[in-house]
Amino acid sequence: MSLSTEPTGWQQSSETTPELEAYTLLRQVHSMLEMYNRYDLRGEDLTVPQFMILNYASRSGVPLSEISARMMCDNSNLTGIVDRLIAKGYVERRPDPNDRRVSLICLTEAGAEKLRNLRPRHHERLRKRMRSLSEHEVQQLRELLRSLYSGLLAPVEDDRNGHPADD
Amino acid sequence: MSLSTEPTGWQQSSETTPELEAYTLLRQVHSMLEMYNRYDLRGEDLTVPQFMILNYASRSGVPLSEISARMMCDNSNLTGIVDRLIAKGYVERRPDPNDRRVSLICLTEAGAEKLRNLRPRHHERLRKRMRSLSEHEVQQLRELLRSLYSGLLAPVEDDRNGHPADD
DNA sequence: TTGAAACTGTTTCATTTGAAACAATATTGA
DNA sequence: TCAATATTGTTTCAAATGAAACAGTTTCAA
Repeated sequence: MSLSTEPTGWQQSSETTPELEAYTLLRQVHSMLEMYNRYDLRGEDLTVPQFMILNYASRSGVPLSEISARMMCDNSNLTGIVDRLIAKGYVERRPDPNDRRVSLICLTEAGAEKLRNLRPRHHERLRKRMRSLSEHEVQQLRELLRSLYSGLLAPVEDDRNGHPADD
Repeated sequence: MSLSTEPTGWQQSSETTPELEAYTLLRQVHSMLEMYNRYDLRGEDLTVPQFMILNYASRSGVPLSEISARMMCDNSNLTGIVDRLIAKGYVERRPDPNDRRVSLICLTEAGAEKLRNLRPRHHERLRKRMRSLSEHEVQQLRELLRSLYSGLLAPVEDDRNGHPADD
């Protein structure tokens, strides 16, 4: 999709709530930032999820399921992405000597170097893109999201079946 | 992925900024709410993107590209999803008499009924899930996101190549 | 010790997504 | 008018995602 700064043609629906508006905006901001990240990584031989795995891996190795927990996705999602990172030479799989079920995701020297080069620029670009918020507003946003996130982790009372089963 | 309320094993990286923390939390909240939505729609014969299209369609018909603009995705993404909604009988394609390029996405009576039944429950669940924020905090969050979103729509000055080309 | 249960990662399958190329149609400016 | 340009939606391909089933391994309680 091409990014346009033109005013859009459609207007807000009348039947809405502050919660829905906040959620809609959250999705829009998420979508925009994702788009920017994709664009940045375009010339770097990396996709967004590939870069994310690189960020969570380490030279000494991190279990795949620790990475999937931090990325809030299923193990099965990562198998293929790791395969592609291996093909590109940025990570490798090593068996965990202490637990034969575990496979450790290790940054190669090339991967570590890529990350050293990319991460600071990545953070700086994010900082610049959020400049429409003041320092104080960024902290306010962070605290609101932190509080919302904690609330989401706890089951909703007064509403059985209000959340996925914890299997 | 199964949703767990257990404390996670990993800890915050030391090298971080308020902006990065806010963005990470935004991704986490987005991921949680997406997970809840998926779970809710599970028994409703719908996926999240299918439900989203249903919400943007109407009895009188909406051009596909208007829907893709609101969903911030490419037209090509919607072709397949609309096909599946047609197969389920919730939507149909009709040619626009005024512009033969356009195909209007129209809710069928079944689709409209589904929506009448689902939408209020959907909004109510969202409201409950955000109860960890006070009414005032929800509005605060909404305004911060609104402001951030506006800033993201405008190109970043002092940083050419700081945003995808507007082709 | 051993058998049931839990955990880890892979495989498989269907769906979604991103991007490019394309055909059909519309718009515009010379 | 008419040729260049833009828009709309589809097709195609690669990548990512969600969910279920699975094999190998570990844990734990009887």
